[in-house]
Amino acid sequence: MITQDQDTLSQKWEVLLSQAGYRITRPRRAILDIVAESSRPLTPLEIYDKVREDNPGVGLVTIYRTIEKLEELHLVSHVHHLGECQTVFRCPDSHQHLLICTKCGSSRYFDGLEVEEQFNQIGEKLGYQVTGHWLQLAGLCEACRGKQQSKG
Amino acid sequence: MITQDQDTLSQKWEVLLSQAGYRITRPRRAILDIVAESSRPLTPLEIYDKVREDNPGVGLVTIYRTIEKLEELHLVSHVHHLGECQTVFRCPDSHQHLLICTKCGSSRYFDGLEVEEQFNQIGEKLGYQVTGHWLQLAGLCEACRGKQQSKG
DNA sequence: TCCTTATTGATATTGAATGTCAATATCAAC
DNA sequence: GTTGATATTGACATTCAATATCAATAAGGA
Ligand SMILES: [Mn+2]
Ligand SMILES: [Mn+2]
Ligand SMILES: [Zn+2]
Ligand SMILES: [Zn+2]
Repeated sequence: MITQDQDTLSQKWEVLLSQAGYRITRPRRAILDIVAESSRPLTPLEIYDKVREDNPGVGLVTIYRTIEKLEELHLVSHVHHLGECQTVFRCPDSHQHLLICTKCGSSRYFDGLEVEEQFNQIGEKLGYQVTGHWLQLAGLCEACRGKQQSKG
Repeated sequence: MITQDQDTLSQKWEVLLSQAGYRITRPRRAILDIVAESSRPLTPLEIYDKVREDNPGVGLVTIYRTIEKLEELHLVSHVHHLGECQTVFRCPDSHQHLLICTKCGSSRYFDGLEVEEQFNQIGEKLGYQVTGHWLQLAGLCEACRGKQQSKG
């Protein structure tokens, strides 16, 4: 019963970084933890602030460099949301799309196969050969909907 | 036959700016012309360079300020495409979505009603109340497809 | 034409993102 | 456990788009 294979997402990421030839350091580990466990997209500065709560020495460059590597390994991707164009959020294994709460930012993925089917046809009508798409939904999560109601 | 009511988009925009209490100046007119006639989203710097071809004195700030007003009147909106997050493109009258050529940037709008119908359902499945969406297609326009073929 | 005031562009400033580099830490090899 | 090549770090400097300031100018209603 000592086997405690929690298999956290950040633990998986550590392995993958390692396998890719990157070293696991204290600052890097702190960044992984925060990004992997976040339920919403974070800006580099948000990550920076959160990391420094427990690791005051870490520099902002380290945040950018770690994000770079996570992106390279397709573990996180950039998300455009509201004013922010540089937020980063964990990737799903396959190609999926985000549904983001406009109030708290908490995000979920969905595949959206039902709508993707129609993208080629839409393109054809306009004389374009569709090669990619960008779909993102915004809304209110259950938690935020609850809070809103209790104010009415 | 002297009536030459061309009713250019930029002319319409001038009227609307005027009606909104803004003044029509030479720099501003030059910006309107370029933005209104562009078949693809432009960055502030691209607009700046194009404007200065004929109006060397115009400053970059003026570009930003004019974009600000066009945006306020819902005549243009920001487009995120490739690395660029600040490009601006003319708006359609109603809510529509962009289909952008990945090679030359030329863009078309489509309504996408057939897919929008399904967004609420997608949200419900995940416990979200969908209030907005962001859909953008990328592909190759006819012209760019032609060029590509001739290389094969 | 006059006059209020919106607009302009030169100038300065901000701040996120990136480049540089000596000191340091990692981790594979021993 | 020790060693050593080198990946990583953070302080520091730099870049550059975006924003702020402000006196001079120009728009356009009266
Ligand atoms: Mn998709
Ligand atoms: Mn829509
Ligand atoms: Zn929420
Ligand atoms: Zn094209």
